[in-house]
Amino acid sequence: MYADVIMEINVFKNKTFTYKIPSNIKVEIGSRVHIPFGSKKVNGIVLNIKDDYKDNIQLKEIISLIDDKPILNKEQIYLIKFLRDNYLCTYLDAYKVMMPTQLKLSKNINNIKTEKKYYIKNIKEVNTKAEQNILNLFKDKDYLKPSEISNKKALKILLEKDILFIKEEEKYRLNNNFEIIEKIKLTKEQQKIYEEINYSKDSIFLLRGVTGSGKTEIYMDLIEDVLKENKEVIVLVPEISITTQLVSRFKGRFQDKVALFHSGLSAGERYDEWRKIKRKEVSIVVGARSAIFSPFTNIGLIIMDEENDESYKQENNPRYNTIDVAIERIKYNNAKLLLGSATPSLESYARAKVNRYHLLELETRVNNKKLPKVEIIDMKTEMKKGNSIISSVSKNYILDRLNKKEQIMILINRRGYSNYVICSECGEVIKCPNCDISLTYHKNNNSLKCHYCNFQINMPNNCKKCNSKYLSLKGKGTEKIEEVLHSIFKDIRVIRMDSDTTSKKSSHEKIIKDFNDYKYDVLLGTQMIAKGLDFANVTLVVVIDADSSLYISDYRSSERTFSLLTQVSGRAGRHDKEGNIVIQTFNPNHYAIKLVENHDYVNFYNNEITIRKRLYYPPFCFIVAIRILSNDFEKGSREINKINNILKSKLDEKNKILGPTIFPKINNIYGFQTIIKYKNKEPIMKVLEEIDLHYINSEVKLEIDFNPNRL
DNA sequence: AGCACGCCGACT
DNA sequence: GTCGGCGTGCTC
Repeated sequence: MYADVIMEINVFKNKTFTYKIPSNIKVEIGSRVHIPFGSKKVNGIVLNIKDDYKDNIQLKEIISLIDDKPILNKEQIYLIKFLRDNYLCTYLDAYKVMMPTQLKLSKNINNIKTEKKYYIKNIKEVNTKAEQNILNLFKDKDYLKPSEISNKKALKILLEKDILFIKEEEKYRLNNNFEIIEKIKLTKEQQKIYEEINYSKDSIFLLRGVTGSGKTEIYMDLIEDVLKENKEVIVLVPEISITTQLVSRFKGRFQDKVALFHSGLSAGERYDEWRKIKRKEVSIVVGARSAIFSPFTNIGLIIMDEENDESYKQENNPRYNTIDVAIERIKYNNAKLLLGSATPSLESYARAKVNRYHLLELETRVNNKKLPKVEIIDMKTEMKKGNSIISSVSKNYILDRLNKKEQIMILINRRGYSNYVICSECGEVIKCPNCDISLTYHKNNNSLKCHYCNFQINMPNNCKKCNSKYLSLKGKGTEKIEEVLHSIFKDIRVIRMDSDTTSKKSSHEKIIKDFNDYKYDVLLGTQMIAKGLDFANVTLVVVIDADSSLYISDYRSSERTFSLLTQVSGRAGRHDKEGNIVIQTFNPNHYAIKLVENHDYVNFYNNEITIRKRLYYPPFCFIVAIRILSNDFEKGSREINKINNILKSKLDEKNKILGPTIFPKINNIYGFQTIIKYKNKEPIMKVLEEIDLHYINSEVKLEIDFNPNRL
């Protein structure tokens, strides 16, 4: 018997090495094994076992097994192969994305937290009252923690008498109790969707439900049914919306059946949550993207909330698309996949329209609450009136809400004070020394920051080029808006939420809690405030520079703009009070902005899909980006041209090859990109695999990115 | 990636 | 005669 093994040496890209299995060792697929490799001995994972081996190479033997059971199950091995074959990553990259960092291939980091517990061993007569007091504490408990026993002297005697004994037990780091939330009866509309999903034979569902239509309640009832069948559930949410709000809803309803996964957890906390899943102590996972790899073995349902969110695409190896992995897993487990969103991605809605997904639509909010009234303000005319930042309409609404003691959310999709600094005399813009990007002024510490490489300097007094002291601050970000709000509205209480104010571990939660407790009138932030938040007292949302995301030259910029504006509009008037939305823009007639007015997703889709078809973009084709990164401009440029020539010679003209284009320099690295628009994946994979091999030991870095978020 | 092997210049 | 420079190529 022979085993194909992968090991922790990344350069072998997609290569496995074959070893003889000695008859006295029970090697299985997924086992960790100790093997000789060159002059060293290393650890590997068995990916495949076979009966014969045809090559002439003298094979070495596996030395030993590392664990008594395989560390990966069959499905995980299947997923590793799937990731490698579809995204051209290495087996090792695929292994790493599935395992907590604690379980490296070559070494186990023993990061298990323990606690001491006291148990009763024998019941015997005791001599003192103090000793009896301790024993009394065991009345309704199996064990006591050291902190629960105050009389250490009596404790010592009980231990010596062999009445009590101490045990060191594993302890999970995250074990907060959540207030129990009772099931809410579904509305007629929700019930209809719930039943359709439950009784349908289809396996993939797309639920388009307007903001506030109560998708989460439907999810929870579906989950309850899956749990009754003793099956498991993965709930995926965008990274940003794993706020206490959402987590407490799930934990509140399902208590300790829920494990939690997101990037805010420490490595140890992650490892604990992972072990809860592996040991089947939980049956629900709520998490961001990587939770799709949870080691459940009997999945009944996968839910992807806000399915169009960009964070479902991983931006480093393996560059997987969570929907693709979810589809593989539901096929493997014979389970169902539910995609939910107020604004589905064009790709998903198009698939639903041709019945590849089962389409379900919820057009009304829970209990027929009205969708908020949206007003689009043309800032060109406001500018003439002298209102360059806050329009007169917004001003009146804000005053009204302050008087009524209702709350306001303000979105501006840019942090800092002003996004570039220009010399008024010579026109020089201050740029990052490491990037081809202008620096952003941050007023709180009077500094200039690069939002790409985190370079930071103090704000200079003079222009570096002409020494003039007339440096002018252009553009606006969250800090500037905060200042303007304070200057217009006396005593207004503003809390700012952007990546500058949320860098500390639980600052995110604290801001949300403080705003919810009405310690502030205004929550001002970047797009991180647009998703999933639910504040009963918010009745006004103002969007500043709504068109800022439109001007990025990317075929998805309209989709992103429409989606962001629709999402943020959904934050107002979710409970008893009606809401208003003000969208300030210099481009009021653009369809991606105009159609937000009537919350008109279907019309937006129809508009956008015609454009995609005309310009030949997804969902009418697939896109793969091929990038070369190098600190040497000439070398990078030479390599991307070489790649372009290979592509042109090996692919027929049905495949549209566009490029190369040059990226602005980031962190002293030059980037070059060619994209291919294609329909048939096979010839593309063949040529890309070949190209990939050329760059294993190369001075320049090659990236292959299927379905990239940005072009 | 490591690490051996290997083929030339400098040195006690 | 030998020590060591790092170029090349292999690792089941």
